[in-house]
Amino acid sequence: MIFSKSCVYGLRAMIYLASISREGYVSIKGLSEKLDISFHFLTKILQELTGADLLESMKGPKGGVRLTKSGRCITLKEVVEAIDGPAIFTECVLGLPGCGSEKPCPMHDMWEGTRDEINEIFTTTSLQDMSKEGKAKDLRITPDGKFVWG
Amino acid sequence: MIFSKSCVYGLRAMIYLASISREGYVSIKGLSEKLDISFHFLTKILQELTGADLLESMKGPKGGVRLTKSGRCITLKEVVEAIDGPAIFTECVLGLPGCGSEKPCPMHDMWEGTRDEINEIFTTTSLQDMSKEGKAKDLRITPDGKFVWG
DNA sequence: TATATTTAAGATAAAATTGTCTTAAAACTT
DNA sequence: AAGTTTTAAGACAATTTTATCTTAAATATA
Repeated sequence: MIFSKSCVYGLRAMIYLASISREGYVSIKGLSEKLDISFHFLTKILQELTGADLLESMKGPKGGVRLTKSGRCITLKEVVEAIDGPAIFTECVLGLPGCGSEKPCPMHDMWEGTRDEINEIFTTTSLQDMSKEGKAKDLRITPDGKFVWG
Repeated sequence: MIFSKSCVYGLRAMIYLASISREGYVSIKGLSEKLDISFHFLTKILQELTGADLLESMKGPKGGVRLTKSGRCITLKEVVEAIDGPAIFTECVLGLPGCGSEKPCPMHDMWEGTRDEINEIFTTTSLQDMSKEGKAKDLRITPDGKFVWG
């Protein structure tokens, strides 16, 4: 798995949030049911995203979470970095500490181009891009179901 | 981390093995010391690679492991697949079961190209390519040290 | 044949990740 | 103000990954 499960759950939730109106808050309970993710686990993940200032939250009835910015302005990279950290965009395959152009490992050059491409694509793709994609093609964002919104 | 620690250890060991003569067996003890990997843990990983027919092993004095084929003929993909499985070369980012062109997720199209490129590069790069790279540039394969061989 | 060496295999332990549960704090509703 | 709803936070448990330890089996060597 390229990303941790937490990260995947976070991405699914964020893409969903980008697919609906940003007016008002969305309850995590409802989110967890729609996306079929454990409520408490999802809560923790979304707390990380709140801490990273990608979500804002509100307690109490009518409370929940919502994107801080338009989904158009939030990149996939921001979400991944907030949960899994920047390693996937920066590190070499052999995981040697400080591997870089100054002190490369044998696989450095071979991997560099692909890694840069991953970085590029996650930097230039927004949550809105993904939600539009899902909506337009009616793709699924849940294990069994379809892409869900509204 | 794009690959598991086991997989990274396996890659380091295989690249090292490809960098030395295939005459005779290399003891896992020696390998573990050179590469700075726990002996027992490395043993288990190499057993997987033996099971996958990428290594052959011999017990007793003068025993150890060696590549079954020339490092020129073993691809990085074979090593990764033997340890981490094929997911990285086939699966989509959102980890939805059975995601593919028939039943895609919103991130499917966006990721497909990069995933194919990863598959391509790991399929066409051999252990020998990496060992040559390391030898030629005197690159490191151990956390602190240099590329080690002989 | 006896002994030493080395991988194989499986039990056990430690650490990290994933998942659950409980309580507290905040905000809305009446 | 009281009660309800919801996120926040942290304790706890289960699972997976990583790492260690012990014993068995195979092989070479003397």
